[in-house]
Amino acid sequence: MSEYKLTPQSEDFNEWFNTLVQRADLADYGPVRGTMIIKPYGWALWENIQQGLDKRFKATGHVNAGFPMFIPKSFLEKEAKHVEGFSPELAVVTIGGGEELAEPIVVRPTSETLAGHAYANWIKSYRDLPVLINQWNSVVRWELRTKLFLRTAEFWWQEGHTAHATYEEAETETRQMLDVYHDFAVNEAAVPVIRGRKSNIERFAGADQTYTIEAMMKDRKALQAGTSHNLGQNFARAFDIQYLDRNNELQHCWTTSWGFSTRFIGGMVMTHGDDKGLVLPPRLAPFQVVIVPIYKNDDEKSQVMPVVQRIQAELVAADVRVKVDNREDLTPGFKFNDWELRGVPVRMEIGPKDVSKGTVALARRDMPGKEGKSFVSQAGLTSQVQTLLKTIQANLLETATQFRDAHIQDARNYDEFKQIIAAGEWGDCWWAGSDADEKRIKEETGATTRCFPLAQPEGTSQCMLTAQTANEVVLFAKAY
RNA sequence: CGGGGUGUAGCGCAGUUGGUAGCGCACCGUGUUUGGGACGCGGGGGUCGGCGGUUCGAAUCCGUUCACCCCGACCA
Repeated sequence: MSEYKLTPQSEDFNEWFNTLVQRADLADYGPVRGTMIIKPYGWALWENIQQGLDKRFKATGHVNAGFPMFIPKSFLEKEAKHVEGFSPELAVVTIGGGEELAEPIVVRPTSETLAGHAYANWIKSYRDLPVLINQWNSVVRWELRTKLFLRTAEFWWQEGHTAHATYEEAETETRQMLDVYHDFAVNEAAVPVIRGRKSNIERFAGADQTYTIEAMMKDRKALQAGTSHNLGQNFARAFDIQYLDRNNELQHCWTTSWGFSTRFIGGMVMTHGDDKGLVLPPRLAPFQVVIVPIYKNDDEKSQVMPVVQRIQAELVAADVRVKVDNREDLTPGFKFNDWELRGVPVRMEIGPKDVSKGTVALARRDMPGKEGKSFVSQAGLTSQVQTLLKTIQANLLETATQFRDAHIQDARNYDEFKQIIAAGEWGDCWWAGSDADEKRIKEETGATTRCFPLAQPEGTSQCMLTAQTANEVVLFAKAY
């Protein structure tokens, strides 16, 4: 009945998200303020994300390692901007084994400093370069305002840390990993993202250059979905990461770092989800197909279940992730709604009528109601399902891309800009403003620069704010 | 840290002028049901967020504290 229904997105997007994340069994609140328990269904989704990214990291020559979660506090202080950026949100351990520690230990908020320390020891020669290491872990940032998946005191992610002989190599690496994130987001998660460069103000603490992939949520707010930093020689200088080049001259390395977190799960929820619940992209969904067997009595059950099991086995053999919902005492109708809430891309109903006719009913999650429901033959079912999963995957990307593009508007002057932002849209504008101008716009409109897209239009034009000649276009939006 | 809100069963809530705690869902048992959120009957479950006070008596009144949620300043 009504208590089953989610708050509609249009009524209260935030409420929709909070209740959905919990009801769909993605996550729950932890006992410590701002912490999150990722439940098995949510973690299964994260595992699929990890696999999709990890194989891309390996394919580009990276290896995984594990660094400690404890960092000497002094390490953070070695890079001036880094400590300035992170000190407000550090969790610090001062007691160990009942004794006051000689030096406080920081629970890692990110591991640039640990990598810097280790790489300084490991790298002696140009022959040791490049170092291409990634790690999967969790990090802690003492956030003031938290929200499940999007901003929690602890979150899970991967952080890549690389060291190179030249600026060009480091820049190539930084851009390559941005492309990896882009490829993953678009092709695995069906989340369209815009690659771009962050402004001075939005840049990572300690980086020379920060690149980002930005996604638009269904409430049209922007979400930074992954970042890649060219750290220049900032950390190499702070930690003495040096190598002897071919000419026997001592050189500082050029380092990078890049990260992609469980925040992205929230991004997927807010990109594809609807008023019935999650809509998961087939390539990442823990279950791609759920089979709901339908029967009224033991006689019908004994006819239906062998067919269910045969089809299940065929799908499993074809590497389709399939779940049979054989819970007793729940009506099929309840199960339909339940799996829609959890975002399973395809539902297959198999009942007595299907057994006698040699058919099944297929319903696609991305098309609610009768429109998305069809009755198909059991012959060649596996390949039909595989085709349908691909169709759904493509449709999600197409729908999300159209939605995003429909809500990015050109702003030629500040009046136009203010209207666009007030209407909740993204502003696409020529920009030659200063850091101070950027801050002013944030104060006046609530919008921040999301990125200077890598794909820039030709030529120059007038800055939206200052009317000076602008060489670049920037995207402004309200963001998470 | 500023503003607003909420704390009563796992979840959502009610609880009147203070009188010793209830409803729906969920859960357990049982029977009938089952192609879009089934129903009957029978059950179990609560230091009313914590502490202190007023009172013969506090979920209710007073004080204090804590937690969480929402809105602002900072952030993946």
